[in-house]
Amino acid sequence: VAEACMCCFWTMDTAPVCLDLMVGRPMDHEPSRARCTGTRTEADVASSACGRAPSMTNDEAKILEAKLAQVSEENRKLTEMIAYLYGNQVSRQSPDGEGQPRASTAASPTPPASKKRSRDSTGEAEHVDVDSPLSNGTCRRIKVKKVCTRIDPSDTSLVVKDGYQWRKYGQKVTRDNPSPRAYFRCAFAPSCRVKKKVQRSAEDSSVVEATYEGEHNHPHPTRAGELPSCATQGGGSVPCSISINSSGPTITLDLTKNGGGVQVVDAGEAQPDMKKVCREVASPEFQRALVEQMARELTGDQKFTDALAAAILRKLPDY
DNA sequence: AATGTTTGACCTTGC
DNA sequence: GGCAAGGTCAAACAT
Repeated sequence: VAEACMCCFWTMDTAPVCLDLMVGRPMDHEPSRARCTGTRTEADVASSACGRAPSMTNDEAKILEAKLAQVSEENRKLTEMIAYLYGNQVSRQSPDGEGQPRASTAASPTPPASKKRSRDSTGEAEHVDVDSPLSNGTCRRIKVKKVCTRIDPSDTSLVVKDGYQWRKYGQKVTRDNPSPRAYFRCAFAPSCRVKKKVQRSAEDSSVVEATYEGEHNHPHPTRAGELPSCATQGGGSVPCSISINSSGPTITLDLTKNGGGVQVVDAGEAQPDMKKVCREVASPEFQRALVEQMARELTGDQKFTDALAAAILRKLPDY
């Protein structure tokens, strides 16, 4: 089973990768055997084993079954560990304000009624389409996010500022919209395969729709480079930011930051007591307590420490 | 010279 | 196979 499939796992650039971990079997067994069909089941493996040993006794079959169960369990644990690591990476590296838990990983291929929320006083609106799997049911999956931004109608540049560096590689006039659609690639990292399409809304020319395909495999350029004032001043800083909206303050833990820091993004519309909360939250005492609490939570999670140890070991040369 | 943009041609995909 | 539309390439051009 282990030899068959630790596959159907996604790399950062969304291409499927076959991870043949070869758990529970000697390295020199049938190296040329076909692998990674994507649909291979335990029954397939069992039947192929039967094919090789037609005269198998009941005892042998039971032993094989027990081994199968054991290896299945090992596979399950490994899969969980990889998924856990991958999930953390994805949530840290999502573009521009992502990182919240996904609402659903089994979204319909046809975009459902997207969420729409007011973002700030500029009239910006955001549509989020979560996980658009391919219709063929293969293991390839590309995250698609749509962002609508209100801009000056006289501005024809089709530039949506999101903090990332983009390189334009094409422009096309589409059938259903008189305004051209611009195609951008992420220019920050050559290996980053995120793409962005920008086009004015057909209904409202003052609105541009930016569609992001894929996820960045690098930190946010502005966030990675920034050193918040409280971090540079030597105070006990926390890798998180606080944003406030009508529904209350949101504390975002950003593990991609070097040092990080607490920033009150917008307290203009906050209630007076909310401002007080913000001051308390931004205080060194609170930050220290927050760090300690986070450390306790993380180190107390056996899954996390196991995954972290495995990740560190993988980074060691010649491991 | 290096880097980014423009734009016509070409490729891919679905019908 | 033909067609249409979207997506990408790459030479020319601009900065």
